[in-house]
Amino acid sequence: MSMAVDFSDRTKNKIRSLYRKLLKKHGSPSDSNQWKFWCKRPKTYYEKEIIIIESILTQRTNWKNVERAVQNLKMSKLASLQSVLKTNNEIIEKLIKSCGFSKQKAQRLRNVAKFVIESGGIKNLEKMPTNVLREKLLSIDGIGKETADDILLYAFERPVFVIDGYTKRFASNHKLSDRNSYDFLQQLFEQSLKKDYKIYQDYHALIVIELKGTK
DNA sequence: CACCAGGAATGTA
DNA sequence: TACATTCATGGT
Repeated sequence: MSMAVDFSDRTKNKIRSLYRKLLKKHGSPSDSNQWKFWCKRPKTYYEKEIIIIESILTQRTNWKNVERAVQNLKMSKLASLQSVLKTNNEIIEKLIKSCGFSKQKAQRLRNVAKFVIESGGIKNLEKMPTNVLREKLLSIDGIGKETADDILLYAFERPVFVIDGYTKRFASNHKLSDRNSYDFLQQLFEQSLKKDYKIYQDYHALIVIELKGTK
């Protein structure tokens, strides 16, 4: 378990203020092409499965490549966890080749699919407490903190703040913290904001939108 | 902490 | 055309 950390009110206010600024500048991510699907609400089970698939495919990869792969899966009627599980890895590998690491990612898709289906589907997993579900996701080969939290936040709609390279840069740009470890930054954002998954979804998307194309 | 797992788009000369 | 860099990372 992570240690409780107390952050200054000044820092917390800054984080809330930055959120309002980004929202004003870019508008709601639900209206952006890139994020309207992940930030959409409500979502069907089918859409949640797609998000889980995309969260694996997008690892270390450009989003355009992910879209292509998902299109291929859809055209082959294989864009579901059931389909992934009952289809040969080589077939999946070809369809997702645009994302790179296709051999690894095909296996990773299979690992998550196996987990979800053996757990009784998303419907059943939704009854699970967030911390328990997070631990289970992290125990799957090919799912680290960022991917686990992507799945928790965008597919399961749990208030878990996702930390990625953009968020680390964002924190560093605005001098929000002297540390930039995953756990520390996650605590920082979560303790500064209302525990609301919708805010976490939008904030993370806005950070990516704000910093995309910069360095 | 360093290294490796690729494919595709974009930038540079 | 050739080569470098970057991209919604995770495992060893």
